[in-house]
Amino acid sequence: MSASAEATAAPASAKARAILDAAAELFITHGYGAVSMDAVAKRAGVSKATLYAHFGAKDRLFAAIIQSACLDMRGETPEMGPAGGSLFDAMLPMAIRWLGFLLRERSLGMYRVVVAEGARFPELAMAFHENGPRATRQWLTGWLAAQAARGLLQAPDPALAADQCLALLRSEMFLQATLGIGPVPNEAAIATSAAAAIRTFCRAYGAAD
Amino acid sequence: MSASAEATAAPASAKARAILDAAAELFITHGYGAVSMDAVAKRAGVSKATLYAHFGAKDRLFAAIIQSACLDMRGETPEMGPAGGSLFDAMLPMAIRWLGFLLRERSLGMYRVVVAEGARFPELAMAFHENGPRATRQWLTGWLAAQAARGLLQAPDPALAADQCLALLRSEMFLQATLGIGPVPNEAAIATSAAAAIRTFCRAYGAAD
DNA sequence: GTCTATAGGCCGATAGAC
DNA sequence: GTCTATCGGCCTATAGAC
Repeated sequence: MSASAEATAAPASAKARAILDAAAELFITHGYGAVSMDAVAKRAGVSKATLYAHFGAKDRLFAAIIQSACLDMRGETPEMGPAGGSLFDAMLPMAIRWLGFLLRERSLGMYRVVVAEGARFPELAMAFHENGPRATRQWLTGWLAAQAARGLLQAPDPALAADQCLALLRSEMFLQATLGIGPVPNEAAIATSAAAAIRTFCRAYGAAD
Repeated sequence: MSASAEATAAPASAKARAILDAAAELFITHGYGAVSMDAVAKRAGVSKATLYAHFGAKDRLFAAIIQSACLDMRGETPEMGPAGGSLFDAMLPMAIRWLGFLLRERSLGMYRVVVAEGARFPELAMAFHENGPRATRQWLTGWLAAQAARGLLQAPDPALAADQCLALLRSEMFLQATLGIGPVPNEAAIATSAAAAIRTFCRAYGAAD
């Protein structure tokens, strides 16, 4: 146990990059306990000794991977310009993109592995929350406050409104996807679910329909 | 790998009961991979051989434990009578009890372990969903339909309304608890969060405030 | 830096006595 | 049914040659 926060820096050599890619893929797909260092080395095309020369231990490799993936998440989270139409029309495309992002296998895998190992790696749970849910919530809070100032909605507590908007989007469909139950939602299903969520949100918060 | 659905029956001897209790506690708290059969045997006060005599393998013990805990969940899920006042007043106590149930360490542990091992044990993910979220959703759907018939709310799609109600309750507070971040919510915080969710739900669906 | 080869330990599962 | 003792394997991590 020595999970520190270094090694997230430049991926010097090509082998190091291969190790990082292989480890990310495997850890996010199968979780921490189910992935052996042998498997990482094999997939990266290097020997185990090389792997240990670059990252000192399994937990350090895991921490480096997940921390890095959490930072990537921040860039990938879809955002959106202000748009001019109704509140619903402005929010729907953003909602569809965000829900689609959430339901991608990589996002689901990240969520699963962080939930599973959050107790053993508290700093990873924090990093995930900061760069994922919290960053999205903060951005949406600002956006909703701006729209409220323009009279498009009534939100005395924009942070609460943002919470509830994201909670509505993260509904039964996300729960089932998280558990790996039922069919993988396609684009149409995602759009339908997002529209239902935004419709309800606008009915609760919209100044006008 | 031979996770079948038997062994959920009568816990014949006292040792068998001790094994079940120990395994439930350990698996739900620490997850599948982090718990060794030695640890289960030690905590149950029996030898490993006894453990293997009762349950043939680790995955079978795990499946038996979680499946049984999923069935228990159904009985523990708080329900509620019809009540006579406003929609908000009728829903709030139910919401508080349900959110409190969701935030208990045992519920969170169950959720974490099923999310983590859902890929390896699909039948457990199904059982969890059936007896937990799906059962609650079905009951709430019926309840909302009944209230709609009485004119207390407008819900053309009661199942969708139930989804969204539960999604609103399962908001940022539940996400943080799931990740083990921040302080454990106390009763007051739970009541506040539940009230905010039900208030928004009623604003979107209520016939009258 | 990178490899092959291996040490050392823990874990799941079993043999055999009682 | 229950125990003690142990096997065989996989896993993390390292030694030593190149």
